[in-house]
Amino acid sequence: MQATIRDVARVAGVSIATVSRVLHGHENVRAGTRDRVHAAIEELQFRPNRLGRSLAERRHAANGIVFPDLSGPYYAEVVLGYEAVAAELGRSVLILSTHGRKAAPSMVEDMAGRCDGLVVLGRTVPDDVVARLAARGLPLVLLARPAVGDIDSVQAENAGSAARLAELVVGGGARRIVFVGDPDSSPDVQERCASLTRVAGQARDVTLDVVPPDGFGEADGAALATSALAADALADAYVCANDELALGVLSVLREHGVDVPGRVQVTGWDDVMAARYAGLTTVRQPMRELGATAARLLDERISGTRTDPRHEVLPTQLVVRTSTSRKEA
Amino acid sequence: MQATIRDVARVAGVSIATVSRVLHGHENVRAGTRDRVHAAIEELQFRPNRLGRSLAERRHAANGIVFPDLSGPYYAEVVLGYEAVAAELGRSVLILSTHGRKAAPSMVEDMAGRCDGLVVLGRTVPDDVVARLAARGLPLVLLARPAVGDIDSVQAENAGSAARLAELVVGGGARRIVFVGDPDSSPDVQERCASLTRVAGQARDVTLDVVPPDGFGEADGAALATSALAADALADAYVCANDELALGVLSVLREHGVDVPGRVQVTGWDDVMAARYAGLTTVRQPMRELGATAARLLDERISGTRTDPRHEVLPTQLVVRTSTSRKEA
DNA sequence: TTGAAAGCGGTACCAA
DNA sequence: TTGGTACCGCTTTCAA
Repeated sequence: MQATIRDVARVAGVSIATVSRVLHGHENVRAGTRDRVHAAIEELQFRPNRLGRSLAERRHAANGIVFPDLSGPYYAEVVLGYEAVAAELGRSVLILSTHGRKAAPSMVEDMAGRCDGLVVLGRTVPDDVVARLAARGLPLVLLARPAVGDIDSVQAENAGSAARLAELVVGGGARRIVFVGDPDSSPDVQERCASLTRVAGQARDVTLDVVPPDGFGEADGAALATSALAADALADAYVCANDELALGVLSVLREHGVDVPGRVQVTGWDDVMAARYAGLTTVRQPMRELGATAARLLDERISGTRTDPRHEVLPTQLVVRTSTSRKEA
Repeated sequence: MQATIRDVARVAGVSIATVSRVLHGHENVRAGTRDRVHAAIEELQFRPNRLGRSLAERRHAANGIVFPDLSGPYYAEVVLGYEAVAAELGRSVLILSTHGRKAAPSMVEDMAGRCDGLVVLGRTVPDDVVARLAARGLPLVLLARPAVGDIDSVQAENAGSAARLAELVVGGGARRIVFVGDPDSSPDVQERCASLTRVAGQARDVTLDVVPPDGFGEADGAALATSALAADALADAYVCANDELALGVLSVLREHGVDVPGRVQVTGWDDVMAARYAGLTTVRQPMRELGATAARLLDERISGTRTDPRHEVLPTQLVVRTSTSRKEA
């Protein structure tokens, strides 16, 4: 069995209070006593039990991050940035993926009970759950989710890049544009769609249809393109909510010999690795930095370094490749 | 402040023992009493404190997974498979990325103190650390790391696919082969390299050089290809330790107008999404399933359902695309 | 400089 | 069917 602080105390011939002091490098311990304690710790291979410590200290030295899902490069990069900073700050990281489960709120509450603070992504849990956690005094950071009250938030810029994307395809000659994505799926998608709608509405002769795919993967984009082809109802441009969808669309069009970008233009969002190889025009967002920033904001709240709310918006960048036409001068 | 079990007991006019019984749906509680307790719980918004509970139960209902690093699609998929199963089993998930830090052993030990069991990937921590954890009685599963004693392990098949890869490029006409990867970086890479060496050694007139890149990313593969080009010392085939390296090599070769696969063949490993768009021949390994399997094995150990060691080897699959020549009949 | 002891928030055994 | 209480392993205050 694992040795406890009492075992150490007994072996060293001191009280557990003294052992605790030595453990924390407290001043007022005579050198000789300290040495005896250290020897006992060494001998027993003692490591303080985290539960006992956390219970007494009333802190976990851990924080969590809640995802809607973990598939795809986007989330992977976000965790990466998050974990790196959290580890640097000496905090353990818990992850939870809700998958739209009904039990999500309860899973999040359970996780909250293991952490000193939480990062919540997009539409993982209803607002009232977030509000309840916040009310309980738990430090929170919303990631890729619009600010709620004075809870910290981090998001990537959406509207501006979406607008530039719209101008790009319209400039490339597109009249009938389809937005491939479900605005209800996430605040990010909603913002992109809204911005697109706005720009399209201002342009002459341009129509925009919003077509929600079944999911967010390549297969879903491919299915959508396949049925458009079958119905002989190809749009001039497919502006997709993420790169996977766009890659699916692109693959099907190319397989069927459709001229891209001559006849149809395609764009994605995220700039995942495959986008570069597929020549996909897209919007790069600083995924790793999103996670890292969230981790930092959260830490400031947990440590109490900062009390005023912060709402960070990280810049995104249009990456033009061969799946869209450049307007010629 | 958060209500405790004692608050509930007071409000319901019962003892904390009774509250605990109600909490666990114990039989021997009169219906009326149970209702009063439930009412109190509701009124106080009581949720049992995880620390108190874990301390008393001497279990965490959580388990961890240790990565060398979290970048790239491989690890992302592994966590995904792991988290999904763990969540299904009602356990929280802690992740830790060691990044080759010197403090890794201590970070892992800290994590071990928060979990009922741990999955350890590849070469994240030295064998003696693993041995110590195992000796302490902590359930462990080694992932992509050769079996150590009777600790459970999960890995993907390496040698067979590596051999088929070697035969493929040799069949395609390659004589001078370069393995791009550092065998010391991970057991997986080591196995692949060893198998390749064996096959190459058996073929007539075939030489194999092992060239360790600086890292594991596209940039590292690109750098390697660039210097080979500059030295006018292109091999006939670059068999790379992972897809990112291969994609880097491939990009540089294509940019410089080198005929692939005519003059040079290139292969990767993992079959990440970008590989398909780049036409990269590679080996697909069931990344998600690796994580899922590890989670299941670990759970069996934690719950004590199984006590005999298991060593799973999941099958891999050669995926031939256009970066290698097919031997013509 | 050191120790005794009261928590931290639960679980579960033993009596009543 | 219920309550009292001894832990679980540590931190920290108060006295000595």
